[in-house]
Amino acid sequence: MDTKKKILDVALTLFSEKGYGNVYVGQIAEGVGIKAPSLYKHYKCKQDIFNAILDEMRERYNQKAADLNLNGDDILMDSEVCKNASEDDLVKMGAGLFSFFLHDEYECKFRKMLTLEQFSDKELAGLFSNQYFDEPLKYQSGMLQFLIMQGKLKGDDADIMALQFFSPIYLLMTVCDRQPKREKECLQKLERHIRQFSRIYKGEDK
Amino acid sequence: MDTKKKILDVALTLFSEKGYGNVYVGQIAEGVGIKAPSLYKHYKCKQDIFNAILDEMRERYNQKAADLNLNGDDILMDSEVCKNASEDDLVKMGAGLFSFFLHDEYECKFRKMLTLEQFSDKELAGLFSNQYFDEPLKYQSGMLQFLIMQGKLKGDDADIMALQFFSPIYLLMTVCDRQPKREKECLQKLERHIRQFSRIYKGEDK
DNA sequence: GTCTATAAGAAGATAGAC
DNA sequence: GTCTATCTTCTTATAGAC
Repeated sequence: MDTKKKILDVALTLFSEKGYGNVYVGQIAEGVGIKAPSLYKHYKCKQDIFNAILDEMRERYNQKAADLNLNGDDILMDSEVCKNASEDDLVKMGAGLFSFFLHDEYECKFRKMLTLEQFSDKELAGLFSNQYFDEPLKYQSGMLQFLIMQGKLKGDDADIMALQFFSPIYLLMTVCDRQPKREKECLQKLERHIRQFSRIYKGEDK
Repeated sequence: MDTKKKILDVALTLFSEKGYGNVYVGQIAEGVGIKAPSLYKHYKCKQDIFNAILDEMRERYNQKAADLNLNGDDILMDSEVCKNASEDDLVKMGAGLFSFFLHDEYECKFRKMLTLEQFSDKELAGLFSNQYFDEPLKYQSGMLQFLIMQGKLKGDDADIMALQFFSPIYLLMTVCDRQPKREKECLQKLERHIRQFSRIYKGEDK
């Protein structure tokens, strides 16, 4: 097995749990199954391991972005889905996405690691905001804009609608990140949120 | 000046910037203006300083909660305010609260410190969720419930309405916490969010 | 590439003078 | 209560054998 890669895996796991400063090179080595000095044959220093994780992160992100742009109509695709979907389908979609981001090993660890390092320098702060604020909002705003143009939703400010759709989902996810036992409760709130959002912006104010 | 208290101040500042594990006793002492060993006349160990900060945090929180319960009709008071307030007044109130929590020295540092330590143990995770999820939602849900009963707002699920009102505000605050330069942009989004929320739940779907 | 041994230094904490 | 000196342990990182 690729030791160099495994070091990153173990390090990411530990960094996401304790934060960079509370993880020792020896712990990473132990997780990999080697001794600390062997680790320095793969990376020059501890900081290099962290940087390599960030590089991997960016690479995955660019890959995802490229995928989305290749089938550039993906936003439209999704919108068609939403357009033809019942409220139940929307809930299923939302819950599915929520569960994916909550449980996907990489998504989850990257998110926690960035959460712990977000104040340590400006680049990391920017990375965090990009991944968990600007990009999701941009994407969802585009979708909502399309649905509005199709006359499927009412509203004149898709950006704010996206903020109102996304923020509760994100907040519920952070609750689950720190208190996994509350997942069921959060999923229920997520469902109620999506149903209400869907009803409200269809103009069917109950 | 009270050295024991100043140690907590300096430590909180450092912990909120770097996280517990990345702050050294010597740095705290330096900030206070004494040498590290002197610090041990006030606190038994580094962890004790952290615990003392938490104790102070809880004390302040209980004090706030007690204040709210003493004039137990505070929720109702606030609701009266909202009830008679124009959309502009609501925006002003929201922006004021936002700015307070964003800039109040203690609120800001506590929030950042908890953000960095939320995964380090279950008690801190619970504390975080309480302060920045459950309690705000409980309070705002009560207010919204009252406004619904008064016929001022439409809706049948005050909890979810509170989630939809609060989440964007919280999320915008976290953006400012890590990227202070985005405050103006976030304040604008906050205003648009509150205006839209207000309009939507008044049933005046535009 | 992995190991043992070890250097070099940092960090938490204590002893004891003032 | 503050200081200097010091201890101990931990931590990163290197040297060099295998």
